[in-house]
Amino acid sequence: MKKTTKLIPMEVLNQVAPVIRNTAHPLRLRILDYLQCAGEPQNVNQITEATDVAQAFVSQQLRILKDQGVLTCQRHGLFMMYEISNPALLHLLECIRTHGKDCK
Amino acid sequence: MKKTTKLIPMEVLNQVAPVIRNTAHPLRLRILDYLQCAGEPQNVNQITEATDVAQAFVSQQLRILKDQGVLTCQRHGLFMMYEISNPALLHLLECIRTHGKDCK
DNA sequence: TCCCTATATAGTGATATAATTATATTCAGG
DNA sequence: CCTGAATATAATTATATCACTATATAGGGA
Repeated sequence: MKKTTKLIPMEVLNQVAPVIRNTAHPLRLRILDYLQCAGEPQNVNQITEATDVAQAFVSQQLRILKDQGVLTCQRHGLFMMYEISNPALLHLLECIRTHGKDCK
Repeated sequence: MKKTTKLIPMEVLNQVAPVIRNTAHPLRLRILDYLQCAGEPQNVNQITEATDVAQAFVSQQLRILKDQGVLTCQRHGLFMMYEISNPALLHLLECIRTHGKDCK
């Protein structure tokens, strides 16, 4: 291997790996996919309908994604609107869409 | 959201999420990055040198990646040569490289 | 203020993952 | 067949995550 090639520093890997790991969960990926498709902020009820699990469970996942910096939210009256704040994670959806298609 | 938009089926998410989750580990990402940069199969000793942890630990990670279908290996005499068998996972590296750059 | 709707948190037991150490296996050459 | 180099497995302890249920908070309108 060429000595000039630069690997991603371990420091960066240590920092970003947990974000990916925490996002790579079926329900959280569904939420991400839904928000990307929607193209605009969605409230919790809309997001809950896009999955088929209990609202409390969805709220838990939303919080995890918010804690990881993947989503942000903003209150509009009664409604809490969520949107994607770190598009880098959309690479995960791309990964899933191509998974199994290339080379397998 | 448009009704015509198709979300990734839960079945697919359930299947692929664990693969991503298992790959999104600092050392395993380093291995993936190294193998991509190398461009050709590498043996365990080479891979171990690209990290700075014990060989036994590297072997464990290689096995996990192999179990997930991310890598394959082939014996050449004394050496076990590993290579990437599912390039879809390289999206994770892309995700890391762009993480923090866009929108944060 | 009281109530209803929308959303968030707490608590729980089962299960899984992490990193490490010690040890085992496999193969080629002499 | 014995040895040493290369690689793999086992066993272990600490810690984290999963999915679920029950309950709590927060805001708007009557």
